[in-house]
Amino acid sequence: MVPKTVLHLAAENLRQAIFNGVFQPGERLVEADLCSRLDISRASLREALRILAAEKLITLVPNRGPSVASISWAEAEEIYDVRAMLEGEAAFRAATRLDAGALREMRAALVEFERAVARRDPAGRLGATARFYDAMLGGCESAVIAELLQGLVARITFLRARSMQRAGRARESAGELRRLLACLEARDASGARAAAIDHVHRACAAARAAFPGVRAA
Amino acid sequence: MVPKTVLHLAAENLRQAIFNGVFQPGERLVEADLCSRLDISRASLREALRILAAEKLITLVPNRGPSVASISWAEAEEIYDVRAMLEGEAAFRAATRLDAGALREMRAALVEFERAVARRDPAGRLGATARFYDAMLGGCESAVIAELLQGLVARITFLRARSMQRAGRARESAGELRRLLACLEARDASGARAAAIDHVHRACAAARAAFPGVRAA
DNA sequence: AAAATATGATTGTCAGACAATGCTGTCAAG
DNA sequence: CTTGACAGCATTGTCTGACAATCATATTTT
Repeated sequence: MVPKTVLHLAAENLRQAIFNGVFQPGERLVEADLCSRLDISRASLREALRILAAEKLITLVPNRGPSVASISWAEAEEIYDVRAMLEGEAAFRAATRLDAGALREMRAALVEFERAVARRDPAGRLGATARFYDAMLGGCESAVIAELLQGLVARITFLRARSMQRAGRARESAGELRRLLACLEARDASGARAAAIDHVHRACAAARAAFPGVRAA
Repeated sequence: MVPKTVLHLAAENLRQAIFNGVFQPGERLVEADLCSRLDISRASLREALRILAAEKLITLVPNRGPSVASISWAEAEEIYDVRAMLEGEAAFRAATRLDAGALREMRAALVEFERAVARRDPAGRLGATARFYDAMLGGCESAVIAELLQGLVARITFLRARSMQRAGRARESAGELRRLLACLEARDASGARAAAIDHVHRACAAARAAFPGVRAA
């Protein structure tokens, strides 16, 4: 399922390293370093870097080389806004298209999420959320929406992780997803859209509170 | 303004070649060929290809190499749908944010567009449209929306060119843009959103009619 | 005719090289 | 003491050439 070429593996490694904070936002990367760390040639590395640059996880400036992307709150907020719009639309479409299997999958993912919340397991939460959304996006029958959302969410991964650590946010989040799922199961498209948008807005608020150096709006 | 590195130039060349139909959709590209045509090394070429792949202008399958992306009508329609949503939002935001200079620029672009229509100048039409939208997106103060739209529009460039050739479509299009601009000048955000969405929907319909092998809906 | 195999084309990956550009710190001039 | 020119190092941009892995096609075998 994942391409097995060296450069894709390298890209995946770097991606995880960035998500896990091995490299700080804004930090400059040096090709030679990465090459020896990943044990690949510069040619392959540079291709991997192009992939990450396309995902906006790194910035690639000619003659200055790669650096880890850093995001301003303004930009993060824009992403949340667009995400709300797209995710709302996805929910709307999914409400009338999801089959029983997909709904079951979503419910299972939600249960898993709640377990992870109770267990205070950050990785588990992220995984369960991904499962939940994958099922919904798979059923919304718009590869374009799914693709754009995936790209946007990747760019705020670390914000999500951080904001989830706020007391009570994870539990709130579970409730919001539960409501969204209820609308989907009831085939209430408009309700699903509203629930999805509401969830993103609340996630955005939580992220704002956790963002370094931003006061309330 | 455009990066002057060899690989960016190559990417731009290939982009134009694809837009201009030098390569047919689905056609397989051969690295060695492209290298000699562009007179660059394989390493640089492959980086350029990664850029185009990120823009979805080509498909890059491991061990099978690059081929020009081909789009199904279903996918094109998804793109038009999302484009309508985003462009509507952009118009909504722009209505309350555009300054006088930007509005003037848009009006100038519209005049240019109408001249190009009268002159039956396809390249002129595309250029003027780009100018029009650049001004609007610049004023909507959402780099994310602008960025996503740019990506989506690039993927349907050849559809736009083709559908514009339908008798009367270009003139209609001018009228729709004129209405959109009128709303923006009147600071009517909701009207602007509606006008923008309507314009995209009509463009979509025109594209459908021009799409090879698709009947009416 | 179908399956198996051999052959050639193409991609994936590497190593090493060198010029162009960017960065840093020294030194001289104001 | 600050500023600016300059030298030297670090890093990137790009190329060449190579070889193994994989794919595609033609040929042979069953």
